[in-house]
Amino acid sequence: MSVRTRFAPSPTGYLHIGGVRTALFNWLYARRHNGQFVLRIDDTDAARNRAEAVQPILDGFDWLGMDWDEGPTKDASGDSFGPHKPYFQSQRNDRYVAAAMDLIASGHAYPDYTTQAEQDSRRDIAQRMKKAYVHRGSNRDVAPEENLRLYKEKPAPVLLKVPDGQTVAFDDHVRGRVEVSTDTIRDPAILRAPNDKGVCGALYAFATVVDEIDFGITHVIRAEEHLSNTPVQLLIYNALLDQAPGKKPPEFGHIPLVYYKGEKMSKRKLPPLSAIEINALKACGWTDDEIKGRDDLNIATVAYYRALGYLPAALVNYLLRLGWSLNDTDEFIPLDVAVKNFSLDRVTKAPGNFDEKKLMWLQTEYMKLLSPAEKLERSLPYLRRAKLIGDPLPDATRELLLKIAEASADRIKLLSDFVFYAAPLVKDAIEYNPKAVADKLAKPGAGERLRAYAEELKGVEPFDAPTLLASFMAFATKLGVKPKDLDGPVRVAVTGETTGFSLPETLALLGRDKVLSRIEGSLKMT
RNA sequence: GGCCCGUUCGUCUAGCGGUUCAGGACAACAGGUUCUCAACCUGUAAACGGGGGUUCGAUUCCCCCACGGGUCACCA
Repeated sequence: MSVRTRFAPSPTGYLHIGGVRTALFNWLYARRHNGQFVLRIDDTDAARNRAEAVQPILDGFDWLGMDWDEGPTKDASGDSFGPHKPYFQSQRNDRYVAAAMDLIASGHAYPDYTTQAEQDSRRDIAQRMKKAYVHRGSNRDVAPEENLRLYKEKPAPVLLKVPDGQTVAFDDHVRGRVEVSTDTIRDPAILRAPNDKGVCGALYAFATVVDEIDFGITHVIRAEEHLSNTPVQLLIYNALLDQAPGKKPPEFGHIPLVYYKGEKMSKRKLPPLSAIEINALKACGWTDDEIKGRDDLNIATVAYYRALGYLPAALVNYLLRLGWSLNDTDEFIPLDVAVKNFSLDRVTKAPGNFDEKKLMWLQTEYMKLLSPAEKLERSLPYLRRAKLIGDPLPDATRELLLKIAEASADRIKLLSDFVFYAAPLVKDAIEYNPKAVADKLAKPGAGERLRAYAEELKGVEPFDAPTLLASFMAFATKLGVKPKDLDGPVRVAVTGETTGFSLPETLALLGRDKVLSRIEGSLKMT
């Protein structure tokens, strides 16, 4: 039988990094075994706008290159594709209700008429006796036909009848054997009491199990928080599969949670956007309002990495290594290697802390693999948004940008960095960074040096990088200053910043006229 | 509180009873290189939660404790 895995996000409006890792493990496992990866939308309590909440999730997967074989269509219209469609739980409730009715009929489930007050008092008593309250509902021992009749007459929450005195056991692919006594498991609700429209909605645990069976899922790989739910679900599987000889529950693999600084990655604890990040976004054309209006721009979401120009391959590699290892040395693991080697038994058991520094290191490693032309191609959307270029890109501009990409080399770590290096050369009027001006221009002697160097530049021939470098070094020696003390003022004068790629390259790309006029213009700031 | 899961350098991890005074990577630190900044090169420091067993021998197996986490809904 072919391997079928699944990822089932609930529509929250953004794609969480932890979810991506879970999905990635599912995706890799399916691809590794030539199976299928199914996407399902868990929206059983769907109140919010579905398209709006689903779209960012599908976009995220699309961007990451994690394709799904069955599931919602990419346009998030609510349509699905695949042999078991629809793949939205909100569209499958009739199926869940029917399955629950079958369970009542076969004596595996029953309606519970226990009042809330009664349950509360039982819980109190149990608590006073320092024992866990394990709920068993009112009609547990009533005959199936009678329960069915009563339920039709007076619908109520439907509970699964958990067998007494048994042990539920399963072999988890990452945790090994897990055993739990059924005496510690309450009879779980599988169907809600009717709502104001008379609909009895399925509860998560039940809907999942019904779907897993209907969709033919063979391996459920999910976060560790579901480990405790698994015995309950296994009981539901057993009840549902009782009448289906030959069918068996899927296998499970519970992967550890992703932490940040020792705690769960909850929105509350995440760092706000740094000044550097905000500046980068603004340089790329974002307005303050746009940035403030996006509460999904933080290190826990895919949108954040996309906005700043991380490469999907780097994010995927990082997430893969957080909780999984190939061997004792490899950190850089391209997707094709991962697909060939992924296995659940090399998944770690302990939670892992998200480390943005290590992700950044991988990002630079993946960036180094890109040729200048590829870097340019991928940075185009960022340059456009920054209004540095228009849509039909003139050949001359493209050529200049390509040279900038070459000169910038490994300095471009994020695609959005391209904007920083290109701006001074592409824009007609440059912006002077106040701090750069204060540090390099508004210093004694800077003005004289600039004036003298401008004179020197007039005679440099040809005006190209090698010649400029030779002349620059010779001139610094002649002035009796360290090269960096000449580099500083000149660089700020012509780019507005203290950092950038090689100064001779910068001057050459700018051309003598612009260089001289910018130096001239900067003298008033010295 | 009941049940379940986990615990190796600051962080991610390797280790599946001896060949390990515990290996790699990121970060840190110190040097080198360089026209700024990156990149690059070299080096340094840094860990088996505690206690009992089992064994000739435990980071590795078992038990207890401590700590951390998950879960106990008509949420997903």
